[in-house]
Amino acid sequence: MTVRVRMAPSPTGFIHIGNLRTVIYDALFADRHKGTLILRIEDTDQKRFVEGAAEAFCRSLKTLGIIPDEGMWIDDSSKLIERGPYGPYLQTKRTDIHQARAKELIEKGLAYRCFCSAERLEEMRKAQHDSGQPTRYDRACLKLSPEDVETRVQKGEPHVIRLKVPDQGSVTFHDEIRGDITFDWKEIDDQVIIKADGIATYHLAATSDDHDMEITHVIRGEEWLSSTPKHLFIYQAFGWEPPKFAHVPLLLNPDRTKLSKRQGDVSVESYLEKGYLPETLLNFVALLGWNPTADREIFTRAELAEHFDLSKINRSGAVVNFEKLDWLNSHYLKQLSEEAFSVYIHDELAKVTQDPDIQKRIAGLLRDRVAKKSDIATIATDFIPSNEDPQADLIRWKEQTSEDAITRLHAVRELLLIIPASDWSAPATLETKIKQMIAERGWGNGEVLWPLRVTLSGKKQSPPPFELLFTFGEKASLARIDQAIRVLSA
RNA sequence: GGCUCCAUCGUCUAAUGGUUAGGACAGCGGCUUUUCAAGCCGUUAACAGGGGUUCAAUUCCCCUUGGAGCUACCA
Repeated sequence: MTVRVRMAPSPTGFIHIGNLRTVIYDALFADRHKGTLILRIEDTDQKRFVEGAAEAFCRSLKTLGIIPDEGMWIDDSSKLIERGPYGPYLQTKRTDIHQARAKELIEKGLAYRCFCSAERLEEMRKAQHDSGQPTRYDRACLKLSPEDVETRVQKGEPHVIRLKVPDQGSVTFHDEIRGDITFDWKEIDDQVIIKADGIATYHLAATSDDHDMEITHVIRGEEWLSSTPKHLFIYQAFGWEPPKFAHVPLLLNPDRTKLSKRQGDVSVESYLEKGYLPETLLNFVALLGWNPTADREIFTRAELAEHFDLSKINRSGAVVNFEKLDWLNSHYLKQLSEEAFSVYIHDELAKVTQDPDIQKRIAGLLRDRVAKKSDIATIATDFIPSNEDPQADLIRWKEQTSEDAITRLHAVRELLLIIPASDWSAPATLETKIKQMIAERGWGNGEVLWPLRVTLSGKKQSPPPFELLFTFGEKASLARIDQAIRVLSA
């Protein structure tokens, strides 16, 4: 049997990072079993529909390298298209099918029309809640005579269609992650499957489409676990073979509540904007709740796919460890080619300096210091000479006198004036020359390098002096040294 | 409240009916070094509690506690 899995986002806004994880698991599962990855857009909620959300979803998937084999996708101009023999893949375009299915259920006596108003339902639930009862539809409309129902439908009276679930017995189903799970039917509400606007709800639409699209494995968030009996009921009602289910746990805030916007970013787009690389996100999110081998953290997509196993997914929710995300990203940043890295830092670096020459020199030094885009400007500033005078008491190393510091700086100054321009081409050559001079004079490194570094940076903590000389260039470096000597002489 | 799911270091996780309970991030310490960063080395830290089953339980079962999800004409 060929594996067919679907990603089924609803176009209601950004992609939640938890949603991304399900999508990654879909993709890894398809990879692993050489199956088909399908993208179906579940747009049945017209009220929450956000224009452009489906397109944005596709674009983000594309940058993450998750490309469906079938279903909805975008063309080069970011317009929605669809491919594949099981269409339409835009759910509302399947409304006719859903409605026919609902009618079939009514005919089978497994669903019924309900004319209750929102107000009545609300009152009913409030009464049930107040008396400590579970809130469930009281089946008032089930008592309506067929004739009565018929005339009200003829009159065009707004109504919904509800599932008529059994009121006794129980269902047991197997979850690929959690094992067997049992629910009593009496706990299951008569779910609305067709809304008053004629559009199916998730429960009918997803099950019907999953069947029509021959989906073999439904991988979805844990929030769907308790509605699975309703879905099973629908499969059973039509005599369909249900797919296998895998309910993946939720992602959590540091306080262990469901990951929410309030406590940090949850949208994939915002992580991408912050400069987390696609490979970082893929690697990191895949490992939230699952690990192919315990002693490794870095995996390529292919390696993840090779080991992917639904039954090995953890059953408990996972708190997102943002420090680890940063660590992973700095790892992947170090893997980037020089060209790719300079593209990565370009916009942020431009905020600090426009000079392409200086940009180029700083670029190489940023590698070890950057974990994400927001780090770039702050760190790059260290490599740009400041106009402020360095503080004399900061320049002097330990018990050093101003005179001694001046002598050391003068020596560096003289050296910088006589070395060939080629020595300025890398921090390393500057280091060699300066250390050589220090040795010749019989000085210690600290007594020269500390004053030199503070002179250049003006700070107690900064990058090494050689890197600063290198990025500042001869003119600015000498100017800083002169400035420091002035301050020390005062 | 009801139903369902879940429970190993602070966090992500591994393993196991008998182990010094392993790895990673963070933390701490050291090396390197003129400081910071990076790198390298080392280190602190966990089986939620109580009952069983068993020669033996972190592992299997039950209960408690705690957490989460669902309880919509949202997905």
